[in-house]
Amino acid sequence: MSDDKIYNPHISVDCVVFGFDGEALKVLLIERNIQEQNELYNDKKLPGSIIFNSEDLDEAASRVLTELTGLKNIYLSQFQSFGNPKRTSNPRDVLWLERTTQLKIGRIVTVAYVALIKINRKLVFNADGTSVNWYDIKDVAGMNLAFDHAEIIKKGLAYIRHRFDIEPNLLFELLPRKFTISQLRSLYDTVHQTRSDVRNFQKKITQWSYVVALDEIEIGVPHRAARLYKFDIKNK
Amino acid sequence: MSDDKIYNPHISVDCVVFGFDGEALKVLLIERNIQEQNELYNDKKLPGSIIFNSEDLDEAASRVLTELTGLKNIYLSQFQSFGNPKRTSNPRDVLWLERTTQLKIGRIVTVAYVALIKINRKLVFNADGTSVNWYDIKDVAGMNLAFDHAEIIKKGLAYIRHRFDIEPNLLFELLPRKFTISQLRSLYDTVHQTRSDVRNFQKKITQWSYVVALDEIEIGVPHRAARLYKFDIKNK
DNA sequence: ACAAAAGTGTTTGGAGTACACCCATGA
DNA sequence: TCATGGGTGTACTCCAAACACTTTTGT
Repeated sequence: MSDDKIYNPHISVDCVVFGFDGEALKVLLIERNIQEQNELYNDKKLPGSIIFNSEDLDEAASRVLTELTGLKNIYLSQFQSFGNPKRTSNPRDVLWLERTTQLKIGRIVTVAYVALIKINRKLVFNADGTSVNWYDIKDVAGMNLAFDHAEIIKKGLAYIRHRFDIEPNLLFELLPRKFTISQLRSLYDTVHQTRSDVRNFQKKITQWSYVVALDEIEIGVPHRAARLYKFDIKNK
Repeated sequence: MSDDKIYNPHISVDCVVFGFDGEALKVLLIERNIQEQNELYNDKKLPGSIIFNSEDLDEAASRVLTELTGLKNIYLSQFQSFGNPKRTSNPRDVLWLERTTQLKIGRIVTVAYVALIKINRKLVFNADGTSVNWYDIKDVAGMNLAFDHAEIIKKGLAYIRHRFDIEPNLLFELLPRKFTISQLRSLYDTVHQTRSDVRNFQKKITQWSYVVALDEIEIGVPHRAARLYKFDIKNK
């Protein structure tokens, strides 16, 4: 009897998946529709799963993302674990879990990850019938979220902002493969909550050796077309 | 039947406790002596514990430290969870756990914390008979450590170094209440693995408004006595 | 021709780094 | 008086920030 597909109902992983649509930071959330007595209850939750017994934590997070999006090689980073005993005290959440997992659920400690994906990739959301959507970070505060997912998103956002600070490389996980300096600046300003000066920003970027100019420009824009760049990690 | 004192044998916390003796960074480790067949096996482990069912993770870590040192109000910060299924695969570790906890032990995910304490405080180590000691960070690599504790210490060290960078306040958790600028510089250089210029360091410190000079100087030193300073968070 | 965004240099202030000598104290 | 660490100032470099006009292209 192998542990391979046996769930461990004490530990889960949850992923705060960020994307950037050119304007705002977005998070991937899964819609939950719960039939209760004679009402339909509706809220949102983070993509996540309890772990398999044979699985390392990173593997479990990676599995969640692959199952959800069909993508491999997504940037993933563990940032915090949440274990307040009350986080699974809402009967609605426990019932829902027991129904979905077919397991008796007690207390669950969750290990939270952030993930970064290019929002333009056409995603195959395999969350069997339930709907998965991008939501603006700014709207999340006012939303109905399962478990302690509101807190997890808040912490995940703070974490990834800080990571971008010390590892600006990560910005390129959110941009299309070919991008303009304006797009990069817009993303940079969104995550840093700043409004950079155009000239100073150009100067900064030319010092990032891994941002390389292409012999291409934008097409189909109603104004002067901008030069396209790519990210090349090989350039140190 | 309350959950209060019921252990949850699936999740543990481990604390990487740092101290500074004026020369080097030290970690607190607990010695383990295991009688095996006709040999006595000896190694070291981090202070830690499986959690109670009623406990939040931070509470559990805090409990571990209070039980171990008798101190309250220790700086504590969760930094990473470790859940490789193989981390509890050494039969020696499992046996030891089952003997100490009187519970059937399977896979355990551990949530790791770093703690900072003033090494000069005379500590009451209550680890019933087993010996608890400070070890130089540099010597840890060559030591025999239980579970994956070698890895946890390495990650904890990297984490806290980074935290010191962005929150220099934390340095004062490791210094005596009254300290000299040399002591501070020595700690700073140990943490940053640098060798600061004395004059430039003084200049830097005078800009840290929360380091305030006292009307006192060192006593009993065989050379010119240095001025003493204290850390005062109230000064912004 | 006009609307809309692209692209481009110079100046200034603050922070970090390099560097050497005299001072106070105890033994 | 000597050995040991304490304490102090100046000059240079580099990076971040402020700031405005011309160019290109589609409509």
